[in-house]
Amino acid sequence: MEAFQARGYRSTSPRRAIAVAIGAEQHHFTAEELWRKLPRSIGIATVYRTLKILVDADVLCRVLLEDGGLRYQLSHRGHHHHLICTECEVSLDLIGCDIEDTLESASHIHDFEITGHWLEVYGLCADCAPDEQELSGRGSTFARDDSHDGHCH
Amino acid sequence: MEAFQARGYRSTSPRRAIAVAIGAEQHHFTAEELWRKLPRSIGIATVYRTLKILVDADVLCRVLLEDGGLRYQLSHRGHHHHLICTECEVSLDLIGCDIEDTLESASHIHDFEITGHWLEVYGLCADCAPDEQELSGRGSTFARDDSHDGHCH
DNA sequence: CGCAAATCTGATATAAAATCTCAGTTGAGC
DNA sequence: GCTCAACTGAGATTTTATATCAGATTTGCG
Repeated sequence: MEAFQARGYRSTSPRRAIAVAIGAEQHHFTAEELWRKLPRSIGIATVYRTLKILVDADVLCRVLLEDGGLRYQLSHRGHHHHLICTECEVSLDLIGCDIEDTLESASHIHDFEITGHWLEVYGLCADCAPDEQELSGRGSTFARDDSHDGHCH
Repeated sequence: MEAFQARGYRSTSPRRAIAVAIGAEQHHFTAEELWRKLPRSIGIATVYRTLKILVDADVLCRVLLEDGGLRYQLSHRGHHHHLICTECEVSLDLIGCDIEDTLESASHIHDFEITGHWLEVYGLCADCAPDEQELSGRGSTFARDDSHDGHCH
């Protein structure tokens, strides 16, 4: 988790502690949650500063919850989007989605040159959806972002 | 603009003033910008309360700028998305986009039941894009959200 | 019209999230 | 070890939005 040097940043004690703490996170987390798990000698300003660096470095990505809350989680390399369960808040990487192509062609109609976009998808994951057939235990095709134990509160 | 009654809300003087002020807006606007154009007797809390009602009533929609700023603008009825120019901040309704279908099919892979999503697209509108051929004055196919004068700063 | 009850409002306090400031500390290279 | 720029923590500050609550306004109903 020390891709700091590659970008000219120093390897400091607070940054190492933050990197370790992020590695220990199972879910997405807020800056404050992370801060609470760190030695109290580390200031929250440093947490925010470090998170920003890691997002720019594509090590972390931001997740915007439906209520507007901003979370961070380890990024699975490259541009992608999230399926966020509104029940258990688990976040899956959306795969097999060619949003970019769809947007590109639609934007031509408007004579618009796309430079970026922000997409979050909300709903219910298989574990939280009203029981249908997923109890039959068919193999999971999930690309889960975390090691959630499959139980939603 | 008095769809208040239809939802059981009273027709009050502040709400009427806010509705008129919104009608006079050419672009998307922040709650505070709107407040500044209202009689100073109206409190900003009322502006926020009224905007929330109008968003729920689908009269207004929220626009999230790339810098995180939240704006409001008259909604063109029904679910849609915005193409937001990062230069002039003009906002176009995105038409001819079947994002929903794309998302729906992709989500099946993940056994995920979609209940909602949030999408904003950023880029450059025809007026702000590095000049190419749009100066030849070909007819505009824009579905513009406002009466922007076509000049970007 | 005029009353009563519930809604609505404005001022202000408060909350939440993130950034800014700045003096003091630390790390990297020599 | 030394030096200096980068980094840090504490706390103040900003921004944005909501909560509180006493008093004002609306509406429905006679």
